[in-house]
Amino acid sequence: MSLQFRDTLSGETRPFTPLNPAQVGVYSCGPTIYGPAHIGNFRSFLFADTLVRWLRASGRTVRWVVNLTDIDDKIIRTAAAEGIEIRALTDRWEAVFRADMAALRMATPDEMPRATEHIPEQIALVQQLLDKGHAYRTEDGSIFFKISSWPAYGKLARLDPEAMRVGERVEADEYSKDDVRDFVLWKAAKPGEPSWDGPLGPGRPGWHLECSAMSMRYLGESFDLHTGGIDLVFPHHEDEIAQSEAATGKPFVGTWMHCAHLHVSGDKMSKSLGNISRVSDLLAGGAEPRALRLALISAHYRTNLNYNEDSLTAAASAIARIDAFVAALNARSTITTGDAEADQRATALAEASWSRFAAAMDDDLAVPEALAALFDLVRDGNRLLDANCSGAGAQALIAVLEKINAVLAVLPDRAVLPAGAEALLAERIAARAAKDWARSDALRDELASLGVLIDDGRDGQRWRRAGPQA
RNA sequence: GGCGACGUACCCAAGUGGUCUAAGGGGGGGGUCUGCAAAACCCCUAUUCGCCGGUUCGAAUCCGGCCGUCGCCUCCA
Repeated sequence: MSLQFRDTLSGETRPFTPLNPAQVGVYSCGPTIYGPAHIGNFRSFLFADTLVRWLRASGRTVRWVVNLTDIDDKIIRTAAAEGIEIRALTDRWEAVFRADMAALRMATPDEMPRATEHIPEQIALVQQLLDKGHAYRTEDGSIFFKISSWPAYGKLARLDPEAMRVGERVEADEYSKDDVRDFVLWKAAKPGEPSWDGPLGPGRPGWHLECSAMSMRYLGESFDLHTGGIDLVFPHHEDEIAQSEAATGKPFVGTWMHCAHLHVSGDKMSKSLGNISRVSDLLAGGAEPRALRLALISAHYRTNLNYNEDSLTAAASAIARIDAFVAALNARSTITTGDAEADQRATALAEASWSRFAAAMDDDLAVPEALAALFDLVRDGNRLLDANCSGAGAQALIAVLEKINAVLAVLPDRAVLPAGAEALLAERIAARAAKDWARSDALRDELASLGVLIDDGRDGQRWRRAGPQA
């Protein structure tokens, strides 16, 4: 099967054909950096990460852009409430976001543009829309997109523009406009708010504008893939399409991919329910980052994911299973003798596992099936270790695990022993050779207190790290 | 009210017309191996897929109704 994705706009799952095979462009709507990201946010960012990793693992060159929204009402309010400069606030939360990303093993995006650093691009886009009659200026100097000038408006969200006249919640918007459906491109400057001068007059960009301007800046006026949470379909992405295509006259995005929400014990995560789990808090509380990553990618991206207090421990157990397997393979990998048939089967298992994994990922990123392939590989590989495969067989399995890990990023890092552990391990080997079981057991306990777990097996003593790894 | 998604074992979660007496992970029970422990392996833990009808030779998968949960309808990953 060739690579295929579900596209929100067409509603179809269809083969993926890059506009430019030399470079696939991916734009992911990133965070508003005024506070800590929660696990729901990261579910969608990890979905984008998985997408990019798979595109690369399957041989494509990718340029990945994740924006940082560093100017909006919430940021202005938060900075004012804390009595600090906006830049100080957004710098602080950008750093936290980057730390969370790294901890969860997200690939580093090629670009992480900030809205406030791309004001000229945004102004130019608004200028184009004004020139083409798709935007208008109101009395206070704000500029709105004229939805009546864009018949395709509503096609992404499948909303009827006419129906949107009803149930209007205009009062929340402090800016006057001709039509309640119109959305703001440029907000006229207000006292106490940051603003930028230029041909549009003093003001600041509306929320949707940055994504159009920055995606086109880094990926071109038309690009391949645009991702985000399902809640961004409307109005954010609908508005992006309208303002981008109205300005350029070209198709904006080839494939729109949206990630379903994460629920906590069946409820939406919300402040009122007090069930918000923040990534930094979980990590600070000792959560194994790989377990959190696994928990957040384990459901298919288009279905709701139920997260509860057991999710993390369940994922941590699954991670421990992988770790034990890797430790056993590493121990076996230096053994030169073994059962030749088991080695042949190891080679076959490695090939079959990769085929199954790749087919799953090609099918609209079927991560659950890909994980099933991984865990079946773990079980069957353990059988082959029991069947006495040699180091060659173990190495074949290690090689395929590394290929899979380039996509899922759940394998242990090359483990580093804590200070003093090396000597204890050596001493324990000697104690066991002398059948001094009491000493051997005491050393095992001592190593455990250092976070080093010991497994005794046919290949001798092997160790792995317990708990979160820095 | 409009549009849309979903309801699979104790928990998480695939499967969307026959290979399903339903994948994978976690948890639980039993066993093998082992100085012990751990790890690993083996067996068991949904003859059933919210409920009721219908279509079909055949349905968890299609259709209709009902019940329940959730999302969007200009804050939102």
